[in-house]
Amino acid sequence: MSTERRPRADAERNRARVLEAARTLFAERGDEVQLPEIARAAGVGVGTVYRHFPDRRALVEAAAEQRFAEIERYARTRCLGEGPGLERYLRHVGNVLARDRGLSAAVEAARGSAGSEPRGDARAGLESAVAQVLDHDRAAGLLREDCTVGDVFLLVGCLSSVVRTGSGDWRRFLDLVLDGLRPRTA
Amino acid sequence: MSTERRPRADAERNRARVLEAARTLFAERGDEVQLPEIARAAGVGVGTVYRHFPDRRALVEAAAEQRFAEIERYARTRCLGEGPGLERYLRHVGNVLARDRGLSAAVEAARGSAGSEPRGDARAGLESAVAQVLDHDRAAGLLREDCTVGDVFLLVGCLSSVVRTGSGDWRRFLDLVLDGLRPRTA
DNA sequence: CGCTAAGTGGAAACGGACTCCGATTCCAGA
DNA sequence: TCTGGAATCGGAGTCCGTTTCCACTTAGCG
Repeated sequence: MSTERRPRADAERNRARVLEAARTLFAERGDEVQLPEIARAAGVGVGTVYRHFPDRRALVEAAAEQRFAEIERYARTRCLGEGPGLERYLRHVGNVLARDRGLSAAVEAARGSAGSEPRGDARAGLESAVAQVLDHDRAAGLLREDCTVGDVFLLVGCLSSVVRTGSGDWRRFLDLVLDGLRPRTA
Repeated sequence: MSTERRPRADAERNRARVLEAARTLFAERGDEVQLPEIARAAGVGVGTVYRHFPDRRALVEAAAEQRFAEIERYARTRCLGEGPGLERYLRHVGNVLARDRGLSAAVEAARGSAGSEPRGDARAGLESAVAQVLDHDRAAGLLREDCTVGDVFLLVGCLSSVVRTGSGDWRRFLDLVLDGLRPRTA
C-alpha cells in the first residue's frame, strides 16, 4: 500500500521555506496576513503554496504545529514537579498565545471540529501530556476530582479568544478560572 | 448643533425592513448570511442596505441591539430576587446565544474594541443592570468580593466563543466558571 | 402642481482566496 | 553523460462576497 514517494528535493525545500515564512509572518501580524505576501516572502509563487497546503487554514495549522509541540514539551518537563502543574501550564499557554498572534487563530480553528476528527499527532501528544499534569495535580489534592482533559482544552479555547481581544485581561480570566478548578473546600 | 433631520418616511420604513430581515436571517443561520440575500429578503437593493448601515458589522450589531435590551430586562426582573442572580443571568445569556446564531458574532465584534469606545446605550444599560445583580449577589454572600462588571463581560465573551463552537460544552464551561466566582471559603 | 434634495437599486469595482495550465526542473535509467 | 517524462513551479485568471457609485425615482415643502 505504500505508494508514498519521496518528494522531490526542491519541493521539500520550497515547502520548508513557505512554512518558515508563514511562521514568521503569522507570529508577527496574526493570521490575517495574505497568502500572496507569504508566497513572496518565501520566494515562491502562490500556486506553490497551494500545492503544499490545501488552503489557508491548513497553512495556519501547520505553522502552529511546532508551537504545540513546544508546549507539550513544557508540560512534560515543567508541570509535573512540585506545586500546581495545571496553573503553570495555563499561564505558559497564555504567554505563548500572547507572543504569537497567529497561534490563537490555529487554536480557534481547531475548536468547532472538536474531538472526533483525525487531528494531527500534535493534538494527541498534548492530550496525553495534559492528562498527566491533571493526574499529578489531582494526586496532590490541588485539583477538583472531575476536571477532564476536555475541560482544559475548552478553557484554552476561551483563553485564546481572550488573548485575541488584545485587552490584556487574560491573566484575570485565568485567575477566575483557576479558582473554579481547585477542589471544593466543603 | 442639532443639524439632525427627520428622515423621510419611506427611508425609515426601509431601514426597519432591512433590520427585520437581518434579525431573522442572522438568528437562523448566523452572521455568514450574505448582504444581497438580506437585501432581497427585505425587498430592497443592496445600495439601500448600505445607505442605512455603513458596513456588514454595523448591521450585525444593530440586529443584536434588541436582544441586548431583552437581556437587560431579564437581568432587572429575574436576577434580583432570591437565590444566585449572576448564575441565572449567565445561564440565560448562554441560552439566548445558543438560540440566536448571529448574536455571538455581535458579541465577538463588541470585544476587542472594549470599554473606551462610545458603544451604544444597549451596552451602558447592560452594564448598570449587571452591576446591580453583582451588588445583590455580593450582599447575599453568594459572590466573591472582587468580581467586577468587567469580569462578567469578559466571561460572556468567552461563553459566546464556546457557544459558537457548537459543541454544547457551554454549560460545563459555566459550571467551572461559576465555581470560580463564589466567595473563597477559607 | 412643480422643484429639489433625500433616497433607491443594481451594475460595476474591488479584494482576497483559490484554480489552472504552459513552462520549468529534477532524477531514474540507458 | 544524456534524456524522457513525471513532478513541480508560478502567476494570470476565476470566483465570490463586500462595498462604492451614480443615474434615476419619489417624498414632501412651498
